[in-house]
Amino acid sequence: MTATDSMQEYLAEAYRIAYYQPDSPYVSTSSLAEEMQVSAPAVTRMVQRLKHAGFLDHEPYRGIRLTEAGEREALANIRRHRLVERFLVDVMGFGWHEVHDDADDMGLVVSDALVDKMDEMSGYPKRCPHGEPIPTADGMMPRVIDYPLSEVEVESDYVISRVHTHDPHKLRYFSELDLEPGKRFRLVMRAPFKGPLQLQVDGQTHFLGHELAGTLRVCSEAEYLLV
Amino acid sequence: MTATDSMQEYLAEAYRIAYYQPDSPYVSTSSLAEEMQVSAPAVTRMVQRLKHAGFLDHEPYRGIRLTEAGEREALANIRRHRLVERFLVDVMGFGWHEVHDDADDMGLVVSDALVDKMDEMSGYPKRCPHGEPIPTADGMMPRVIDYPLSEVEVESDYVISRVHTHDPHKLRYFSELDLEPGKRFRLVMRAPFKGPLQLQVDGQTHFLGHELAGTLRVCSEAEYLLV
DNA sequence: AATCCCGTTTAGCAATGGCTAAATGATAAG
DNA sequence: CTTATCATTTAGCCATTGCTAAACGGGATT
Repeated sequence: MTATDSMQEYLAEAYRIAYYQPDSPYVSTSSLAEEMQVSAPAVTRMVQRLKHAGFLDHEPYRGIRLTEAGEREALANIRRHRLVERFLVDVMGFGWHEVHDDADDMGLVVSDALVDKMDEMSGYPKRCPHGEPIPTADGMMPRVIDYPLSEVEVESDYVISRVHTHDPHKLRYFSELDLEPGKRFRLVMRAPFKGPLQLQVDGQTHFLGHELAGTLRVCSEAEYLLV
Repeated sequence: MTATDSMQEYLAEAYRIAYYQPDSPYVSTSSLAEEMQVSAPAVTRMVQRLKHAGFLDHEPYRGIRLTEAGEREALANIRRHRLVERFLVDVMGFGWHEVHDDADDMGLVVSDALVDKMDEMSGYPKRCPHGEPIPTADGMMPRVIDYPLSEVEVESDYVISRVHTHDPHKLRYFSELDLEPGKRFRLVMRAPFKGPLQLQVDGQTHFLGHELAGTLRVCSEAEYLLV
């Protein structure tokens, strides 16, 4: 059975959600509904179709888990999406805050040959502009190692690993501060009670609010290079 | 009213058909059905929807004619499609026989910003790889001047203007013979009774069958440069 | 002028993928 | 242990876009 565009999007989103909660393999239908901006019943019915097509297992009222076939579809889609993003940013010169919608749409239509070419022209990148790992052509997803900025020790040096938002304004602000994946910085201080964080980037001091900082995941330089 | 993807494809195809028959502004539903590989009733109903939305006029049993709004939609889609083709060939290095499907799909999804960037990176081309003119950003379609190779005088020099096929095998063969839009050649001879044509290209002699030659449209170098 | 043929249109069906409203299940609170 | 709450699922609706079969119209043939 071949997955429709919609099916691919559901599968890819389910994979992304599961990737961000490594503890539990089950993904709730409501989290899918929220991420996909779609009603809960729409998710339930699509889940049933996907189950029928063999892309996932569904424990009613519990959640879903992708099958091997489902992961394959998801990873193929995620790879296309992230390579398109990389291409739009690196080769075509767009800012990372501008490319999400185009990458979303193009990820559903570009052929394998086109994706391979984009991969080549982007220099075979390991991560998308947001720092998320790019699945390999044979369907392996690297497991990144990183931590929420809100939980790591202060007075230490880190590297930005992933920026977990698609909000163009936040992304634009991050690039103004030069806070992009791979960037080294020092966490100087974190104020209590959801207070601001103080960062040192290239000798510049920046303050980030608690919420904004929550979208950043960081790691050591060595961990970053494992990709 | 906004046109769906499907609507845009119908409108664009109707425009292309009308462009190739400059004598009559009416496009038959059957020609649309054939070009779009779709049943006749599917066309009739879509035509009704498009008429209702104000994109075309429909004389039942006669044919259709795009309104101004319909032409706008069609030209926007055609521009996207042809610029994507140009980009895939010129910037990404694909052969013109490989890009049709990707360009078709991408033409429906790429944003204005992305198309503009592709336009820039391709050097603001005037024609797509098949020689078809690219509508301007403000919706003007250049009218090319050219003639079927089967009707022009022999023992004269011409330039390839347009290659009217999407068949990858024919396109590949043409590029092997170096017969691409803009190429100069001499029509040496044309045998009667749908016989073969003899061409001189860069000092090389080539013979083309009647049917294959029928997909070529040619003009003088001066006419070609008018675009 | 009557008829036939072919292109066109109408009628009715199916799949996809949204939605809201109502029913139901699991779990937490009293 | 019962009940209240909230997530989830079921039921039923709609639009889009394809299809086939059948009706229909207009121009060419007899």
